[in-house]
Amino acid sequence: MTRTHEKVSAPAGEGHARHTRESAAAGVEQALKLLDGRWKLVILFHLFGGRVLRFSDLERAIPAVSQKMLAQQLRQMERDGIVRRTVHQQVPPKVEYGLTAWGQALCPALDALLTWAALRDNPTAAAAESVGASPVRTSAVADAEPP
Amino acid sequence: MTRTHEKVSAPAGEGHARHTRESAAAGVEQALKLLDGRWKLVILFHLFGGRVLRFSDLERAIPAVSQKMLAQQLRQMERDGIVRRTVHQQVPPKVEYGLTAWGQALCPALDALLTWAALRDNPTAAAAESVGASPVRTSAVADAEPP
DNA sequence: CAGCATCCTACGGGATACTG
DNA sequence: CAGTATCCCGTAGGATGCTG
Repeated sequence: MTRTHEKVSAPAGEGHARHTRESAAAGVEQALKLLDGRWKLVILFHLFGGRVLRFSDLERAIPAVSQKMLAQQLRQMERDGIVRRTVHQQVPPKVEYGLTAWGQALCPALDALLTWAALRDNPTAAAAESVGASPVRTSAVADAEPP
Repeated sequence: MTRTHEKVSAPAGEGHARHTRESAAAGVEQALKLLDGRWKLVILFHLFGGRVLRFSDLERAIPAVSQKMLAQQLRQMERDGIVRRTVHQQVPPKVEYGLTAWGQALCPALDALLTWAALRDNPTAAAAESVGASPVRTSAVADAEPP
């Protein structure tokens, strides 16, 4: 990823199930490209669970990010259909960000990655390998900080 | 990702289950960093399924990659414990690459990403959301090109 | 408040050439 | 065969400043 490169030119003929090694790699690359960006994941995890935050909330939640970057990455995710942007026509301006259903659906996939990472030292391999064996709770994030 | 940056400084105190929004994001970032690199995924998918290939095999399988890049990315994945490198002491040199168990374990996770990507237009949402509901076959790649 | 616009830099990675 | 070494460029993304 990293590069805009592409050139992958996927066959784009399959429904979704059958992949050659190349098309599978290309597919995953495509998917990862949507998540590429220094802040996308942090934003994502702050929005998981149906949370809706204003721009300034996100700024506060992620102090290290610059306005430019925050805006940019939010815009990209909006274009990609991951984030829903709601503008409340009023002064002072108020813009809220939340996840689309598809965006929410990312959670289990990221969960799988987390699980995989945890597997490195944790040789619960055999059992844990079937990612969604135990009910995938679409959470991955413990609800710390109760309101 | 993209950048070497880091600065995430994960708490590194949890077993593997409980995450704050930040630590979860950091965890996924860590995981994705291991996959970052223009050729890692293609290599990975060529090695999935217990396949063992020589350097030249990979060169042939991935014509677009340069020797430098192929070597570099293989080295990185080796350092990360994803790929196993076997040197056969002989002339001419012969080096084989295969996945470690942990490397293999990446398959379901990538599968989850593929599934998610497929979900974009395919609103089989409700059912498909539980990633591993149907038996995860640790394949993701249809065995095309029979020997 | 929620942003664009601009400038600048560091790093990923391509091309090419050389070796044990 | 299986790499290393060198050079060079494009782009992500940080800093900073201006607006509806």
